[in-house]
Amino acid sequence: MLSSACQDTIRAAVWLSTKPQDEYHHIQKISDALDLPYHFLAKSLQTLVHCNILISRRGANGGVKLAKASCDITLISLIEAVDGSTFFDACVLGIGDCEDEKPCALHAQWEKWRTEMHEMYSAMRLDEITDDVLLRKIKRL
Amino acid sequence: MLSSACQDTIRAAVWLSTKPQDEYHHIQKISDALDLPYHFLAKSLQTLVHCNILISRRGANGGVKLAKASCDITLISLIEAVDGSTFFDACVLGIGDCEDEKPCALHAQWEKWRTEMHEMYSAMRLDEITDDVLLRKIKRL
DNA sequence: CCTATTTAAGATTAAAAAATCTGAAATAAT
DNA sequence: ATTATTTCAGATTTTTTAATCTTAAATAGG
Repeated sequence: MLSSACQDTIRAAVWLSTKPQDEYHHIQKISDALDLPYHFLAKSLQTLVHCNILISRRGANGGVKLAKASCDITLISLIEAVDGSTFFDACVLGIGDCEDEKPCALHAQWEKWRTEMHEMYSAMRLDEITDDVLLRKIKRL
Repeated sequence: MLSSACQDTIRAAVWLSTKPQDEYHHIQKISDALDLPYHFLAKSLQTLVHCNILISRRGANGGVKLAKASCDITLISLIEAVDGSTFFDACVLGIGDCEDEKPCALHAQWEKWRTEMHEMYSAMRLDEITDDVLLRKIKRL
């Protein structure tokens, strides 16, 4: 469903959103906190830097931070940055050019879910997740 | 979302459900019709034989056929046979022991979808897909 | 009984995804 | 300036998944 790189990225973004926005944080610190492989996470986070979701700074006291307030970062922007939007286009039966005009047998059913998921991911913002985490004392970023 | 083996299997099952139930069909014929790799498909179909969804016969005039009427075969049985039920258990953020007591940040949202999908897959039967295919002249099995 | 045919099963290879490594470039602090 | 730190970028390795190959076993038909 989501690639492991994408899962890592989301967890890292949620973690960052629980910190003051203007602080830089070492990727090493994030990977330690979330128990994720450093180099693999670093690469995914670079992608977010390129998409202007994160800002990075090299060198001593460098690190990464959110480029905007967490209420302005949608989940869909993270997912599409890392995994692309193939899931939201791709046929559930793997048929290359399955489309509305030439649908596969499951096309209609899936179209509905895909739209729902896309809407939900688009509506979901980092700050909501953070609030949820703080309120319900969820420790699993 | 679904492995390619699972996609192949579903397509093959739908194809078989458009044929008389008592006829054996060569796996080669199915893989030709659906343009799928023969050996890869054969292996997935073997899994269905073990799960009593298909019956196979070796030798001349052998092949595979549905073990029961297509109205008695649910989509979920195909999916779980080939891919297992990990998708319906696994955490969307990939956290090993994410559960109701120790949920991840997206747990609640996902629980809803997972349940919906599971219900939909459980409710969806091969004959419905076939009818859909015949009615709407969908040529993409 | 013999042969052509076809699935069964496991081994092998290829491709894709995930994870790691290495060296370079940038930055802050001394 | 020099040094320690830390991201950047691309190469490499490992693991997983997908695809193929090979041999055996079973079956129908002559």
